[in-house]
Amino acid sequence: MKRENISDAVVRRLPRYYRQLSELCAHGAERISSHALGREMGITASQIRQDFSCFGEFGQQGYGYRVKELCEEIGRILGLDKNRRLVLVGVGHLGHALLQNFPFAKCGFSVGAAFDVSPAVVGSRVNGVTVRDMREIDAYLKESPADVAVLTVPQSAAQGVADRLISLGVRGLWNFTNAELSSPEPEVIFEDIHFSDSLLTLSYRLGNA
Amino acid sequence: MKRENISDAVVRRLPRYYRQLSELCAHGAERISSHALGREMGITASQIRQDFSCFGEFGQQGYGYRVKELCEEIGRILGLDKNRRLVLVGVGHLGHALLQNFPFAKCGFSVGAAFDVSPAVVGSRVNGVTVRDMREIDAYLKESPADVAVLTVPQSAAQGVADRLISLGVRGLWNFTNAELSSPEPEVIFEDIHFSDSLLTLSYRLGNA
DNA sequence: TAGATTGTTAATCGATTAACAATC
DNA sequence: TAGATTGTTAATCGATTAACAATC
Repeated sequence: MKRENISDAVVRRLPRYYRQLSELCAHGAERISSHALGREMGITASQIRQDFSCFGEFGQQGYGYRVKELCEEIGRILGLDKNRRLVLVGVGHLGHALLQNFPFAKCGFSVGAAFDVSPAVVGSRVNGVTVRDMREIDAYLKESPADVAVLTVPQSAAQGVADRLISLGVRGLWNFTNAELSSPEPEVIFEDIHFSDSLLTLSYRLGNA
Repeated sequence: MKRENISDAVVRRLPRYYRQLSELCAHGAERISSHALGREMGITASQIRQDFSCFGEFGQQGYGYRVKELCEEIGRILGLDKNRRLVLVGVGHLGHALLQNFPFAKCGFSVGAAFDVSPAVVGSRVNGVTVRDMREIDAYLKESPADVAVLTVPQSAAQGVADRLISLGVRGLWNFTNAELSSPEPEVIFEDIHFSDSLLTLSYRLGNA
């Protein structure tokens, strides 16, 4: 395993590879060549071989890649087998939607609990997850630490809640607020989903029509 | 205006610039140097000057950039002043959350209507937007064309709905499903928000702890 | 064996950073 | 004027693509 040299550009492509290979697998494909995969994904065969070569040798010359094996390996690299623990903070419309729809388990996460400040939702259960009072979060996380927190709070509360979560041992923040978060702790990882940024780039690319 | 040479990498940064400059503006800042902005955003001053220089001359030597003017110009480049029309298709939890929370107007879009197949939601109003029956979408879009559609349908329906929307004149698809969409029409623009991909990269970066 | 396809090295391309003359 | 800071050119860095020997 020479995972050290997986660049950010490659890491961003891994989930797409995983997705495509899973589908091929589900359709019963046993092998695939870099050319065929490239055609399906709109990527050059060269790039695919370059990408895959940076974590071992899954191809066979003259044959291609064994789909199942490669798919599973990429899953392992992404940490799907780690079964990490996660909490969701902020059960508004978006938090609620994620609890209801999002396949956390398929991504290797189990949702321990959700938290909110509003008495209107505290105490309810959403898709099997109990919504707890935000005041209980310290006690809860000391008892059952979580690797990652989903941040679906109002933007104005985001940094404060993030700081608190980090002080309680959370190392990864999946940030859905439009805030630009940061932490003095260098090992904390922020992954942002900035809806507005995304829509604005779409707006730009629509051009001046 | 030499907007031709704005590369994709720069375009992806524009919304962040816009966000940061808006905040500076709100705090009453009149000018900012590339160094100061770079420090705030974790970007080199060189890159900022390089980026800004590709759309005109907003800086003044020895002084810096006029915040308000620059902010407004970036807003125009992103098309915030275009007031484009948009429809949302699929009023499940996520679609509902977007209708409720997302500041479409601030991004330069006005939401014409929402569509769903479920009688349970058809006819309701969400945050001022009427939810119509999916069967009415052809007639509706012929009457009131939309530039962009938000795709918050189940993954299995995504490509079919996308094709239909494109045939009705939609040119931009803001895709929240985990599907990889495509269209034979080359001018159609897809902007994906792939939640799973995002969480998986976070998972990867958490490392092997 | 002949054909296909990998893994890897080298070449190209593009994006980021550094440097600096121009000038406010 | 002296100091600050831009816009732009040149240098560096990294990522993508092309080429090809190795080999199944």
